[in-house]
Amino acid sequence: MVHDFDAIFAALAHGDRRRMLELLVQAPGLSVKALSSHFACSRVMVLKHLRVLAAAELVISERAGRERRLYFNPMPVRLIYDRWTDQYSASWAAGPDEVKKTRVGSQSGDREQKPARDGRGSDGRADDSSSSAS
Amino acid sequence: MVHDFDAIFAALAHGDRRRMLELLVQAPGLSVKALSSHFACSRVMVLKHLRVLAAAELVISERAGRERRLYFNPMPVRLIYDRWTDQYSASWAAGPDEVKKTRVGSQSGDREQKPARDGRGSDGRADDSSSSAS
DNA sequence: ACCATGAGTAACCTAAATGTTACTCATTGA
DNA sequence: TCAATGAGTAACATTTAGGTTACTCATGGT
Repeated sequence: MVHDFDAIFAALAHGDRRRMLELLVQAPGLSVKALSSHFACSRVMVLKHLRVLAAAELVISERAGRERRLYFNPMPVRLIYDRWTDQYSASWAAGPDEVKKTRVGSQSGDREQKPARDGRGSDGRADDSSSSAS
Repeated sequence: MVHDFDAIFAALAHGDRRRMLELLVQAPGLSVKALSSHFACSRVMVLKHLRVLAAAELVISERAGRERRLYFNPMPVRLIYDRWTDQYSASWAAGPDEVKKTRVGSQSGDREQKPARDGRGSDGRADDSSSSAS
């Protein structure tokens, strides 16, 4: 079983699809109809989202009569998790400023978390989304 | 600092953007030009990607003369990592079949990882991407 | 046997994302 | 001082994603 990171990350990029995974963790074996009842979009759109999730192997299903039972497959998420453990655990052990290894003289009040302002003083770029999602 | 999961996952959905983050882990402080040299797309497209990454707070930058120095900010990734640790570590402790808690009599040879075939026998849906990416 | 139901696809439309070229401005180096 | 360089934006075009309605087919229940 080989996982496609492009497919996995693309599948996770939409809030409704992440929500679907959460629902399938809470209630394994949901039908398409039962899953659709949690979303405002059409049943056909839920089917489209499921197709994206299935392509990433995040959801597997089995037919039970006219219904299809849906299950969350954690393996792709685990794959990313393991990779992130390898890649980033060193920087996570350090503090946030560690990201700027060569930075000298960081001053209080610096807006380091925002993209650098350009010389023109224009500041209205890379909008600062502050609401937490999923 | 509040992170937006929609923005973070959307930023990670494109292979080039994930590649940019990897490059910035390997070489903190890269300029836009240096970063652009690793990609086939135009410098302006790299700037657009950086704008998406900055909006998700995955990249922070500081001006150094006419150049902009770019740094990877691991906090948003850590946020997802921590959430996944909470949400999925129980199912990861179990085996893959644990995802089908109510499933009985799983037969060898079953294509369980594929989306269920419909009654028509059509099998050409939810294409089976087998190449590993990122 | 027949109606209801669950599921899947086709066709269509809109919005968002991806990508390019041309131009402008600030900084650096000679 | 001036040319070269790094960076950012505007405008445009194409592709992809998100979403709906209508229709079809298999299965379940009466």
